[in-house]
Amino acid sequence: MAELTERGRRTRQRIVEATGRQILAAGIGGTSLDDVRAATLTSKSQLFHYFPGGKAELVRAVAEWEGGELLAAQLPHLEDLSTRASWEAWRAALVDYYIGQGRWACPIGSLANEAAVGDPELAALVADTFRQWASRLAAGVRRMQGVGEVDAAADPDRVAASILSAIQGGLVLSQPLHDPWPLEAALDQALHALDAPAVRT
Amino acid sequence: MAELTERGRRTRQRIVEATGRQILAAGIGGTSLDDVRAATLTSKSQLFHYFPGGKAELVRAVAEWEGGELLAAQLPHLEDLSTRASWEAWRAALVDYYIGQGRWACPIGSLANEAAVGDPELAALVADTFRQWASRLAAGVRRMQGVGEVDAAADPDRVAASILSAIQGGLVLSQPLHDPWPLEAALDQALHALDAPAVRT
DNA sequence: TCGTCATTGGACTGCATGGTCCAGTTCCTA
DNA sequence: TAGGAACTGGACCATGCAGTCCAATGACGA
Repeated sequence: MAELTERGRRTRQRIVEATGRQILAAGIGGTSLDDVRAATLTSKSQLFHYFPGGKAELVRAVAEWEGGELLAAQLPHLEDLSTRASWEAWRAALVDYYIGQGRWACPIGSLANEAAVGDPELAALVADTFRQWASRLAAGVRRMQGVGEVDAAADPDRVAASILSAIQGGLVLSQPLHDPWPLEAALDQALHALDAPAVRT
Repeated sequence: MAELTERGRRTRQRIVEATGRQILAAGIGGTSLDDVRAATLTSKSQLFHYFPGGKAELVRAVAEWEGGELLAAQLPHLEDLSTRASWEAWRAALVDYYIGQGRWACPIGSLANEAAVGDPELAALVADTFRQWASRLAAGVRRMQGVGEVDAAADPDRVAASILSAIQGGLVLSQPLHDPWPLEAALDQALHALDAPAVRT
């Protein structure tokens, strides 16, 4: 695709964002290039001009973009998470991203589900976003342990994975009901791991 | 489709099970009727003979069948869950169903994700399986509360939803890694809700 | 002003797929 | 044992979709 001018970059970005919206609403299979063409007022040739690899490359670009957006939506809290208040602020930002902004599904989680099989490159991108996300959460848990707020015996990586799972699983349940309560219940329960400075049984 | 003879029932069942396997491995979009035809050594006309509604009806039949199988795989523990040991046995059966038998994804969860949009009837079937499942878990939590094993102040429905979320979310993370640890970590963390007879903060 | 390269438009192709149709076979039953 | 209904085989059709091609247009530097 050689060089991109300013106009080119904007067109490309417009395609990526519209495709992301369509995928979130209808899945990869439910997103045809003609849909994208219509939504972006572009032409077939432009799609292949900016994404010579075709639909697969376009979807990968969407995965990268959405991954960045997802993590960005959790800032600045995601980089802090050193106090219970910071965790609560993070939680609020996350729920707003999913529910408040009407997504009702995780752009990355749905990609993980639909395309983990069939496109290893895409799976790697998705896995990488999960990895970055989990490492931030684990770092937050360690900060909580550092100040004695959380049991030092807890494994931060396991706690981070369980919180991430609560988010993804909560969305699976919330989506068909179109009700945020399963997501919030799962998230709250998972965050209780931060409320146990002492050990048990 | 009028009456079904024994042979007819078996052919129909063979189609449902093969379709289920294919959907689990490749998703609905990745499952063509020709795939099913080849895998079952049947013909196009048989598919439409047993499922006049076409692919959509076939997928719905798969959802019903898989829902039943999923709950059945958790028996008899799912109907007990009155002791910590019973919960552990249930957990083991569940992990075996997903990992031990090589599924690496939830048949119902993946349907929920891919088709919740676009087929309200299918979404209703999926939601119903989740409802049945959650109600069994909640009943187990209540039994634990009844014998004083679990804090009576906990909301059994919220605990059940969080456990279900841990399963679904854990699978989302485990699937691309092809490693059961996120599922197990999420499940264990969620089950810790059963280990707190006393209240917190 | 000219040339070149990024950009855009849209017709066209080939193929996979869901779905239809009808003829042939098997099986139950009266 | 005959008739009808359930069952099976596979050719065929229509369509939607990813991907190709080429010509036209716009922008920017020399």
